[in-house]
Amino acid sequence: MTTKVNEEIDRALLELVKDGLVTGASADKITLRILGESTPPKPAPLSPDEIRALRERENVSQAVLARHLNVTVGYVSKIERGAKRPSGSALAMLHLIKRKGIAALA
Amino acid sequence: MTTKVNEEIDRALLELVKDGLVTGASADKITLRILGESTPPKPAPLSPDEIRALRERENVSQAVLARHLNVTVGYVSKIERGAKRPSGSALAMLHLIKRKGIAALA
DNA sequence: CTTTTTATGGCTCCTGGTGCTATAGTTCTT
DNA sequence: AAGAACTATAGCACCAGGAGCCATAAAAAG
Repeated sequence: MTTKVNEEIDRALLELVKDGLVTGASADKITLRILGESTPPKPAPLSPDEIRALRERENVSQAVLARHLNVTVGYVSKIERGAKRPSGSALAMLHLIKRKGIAALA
Repeated sequence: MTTKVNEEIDRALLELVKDGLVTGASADKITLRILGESTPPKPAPLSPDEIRALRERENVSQAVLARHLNVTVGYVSKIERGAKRPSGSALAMLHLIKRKGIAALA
C-alpha cells in the first residue's frame, strides 16, 4: 500500500512495534508476521467457577456483566453453571476483564 | 448475602458508584438497578465498511484483528464483506476498539 | 524466483447464544 | 404490609454466528 518512502525510519518504527513500545498508528500495517510471538495467544477456556469468581470479584450482577459482554442474562447464568461454555469473543472479553478489570471496558 | 453492616457507609459508597466516581470493589454488588442509566447501552450494529475502516485505522491485518477478537481470519474477512454480521461479544469488542483503540485490549 | 503471509470465496457443520417463559428470593417503594 | 421491580436460576426450541476446511490470487519477505 504505502510505497517505500524512507525505509530507514520505517524499519526503526517497526522495531518499536515489534517490541511493543509503540502500538501502531504510524508505520506500515501491523501484520502477524511483524508481531510474531508478541501476538495475543489464544485465551484458555475458563471454568464456570472461574467465571463466577471473576464476576464476584468485580462485584457486578449477572445483568451488568451481560451488558458489558453484550450477551443475555440467561447466557451468563448458563456459563456460570456450566450449561454452556463461552468461546470466541465472549471468552476474549472475560480474559480482558480478568486482566484489566471491568473498568477497562468503560 | 452481606448482612447489613453499617448502612450509612454503604449508602455513601453506593452513591459514589452511582456517580461513576468509583468503579466497584468495595460496597455492595453493583446491579443494573444501581447503575441505572449509566449502564453500557446495546452497541449499534457496524456496517462492513465501518469494520474495515476501523481495522485500517488501527493499522492491523485481518489476522491480527482476529486474534484480538479471538475469532478466525475467515470470519473477519466475512464481516468486512458483509457475508456475516457480528453480534454479541464480537460486536462489543469492535466498539471497544473503536472507542479506545486496539491498544486497550493489550 | 521461491516462500510465506494476507485476503477472499465457498461449503458444511456444530454449538454458542437468543428469546421466551416460569419460579423464587431480594430489595426497593408506599 | 403489600406490591412493584430487579436478581438469579432453569429449561426448551431455534437460528445464525463462527469454526474448519480447502482453494485461489496477490503482495511482501528473503
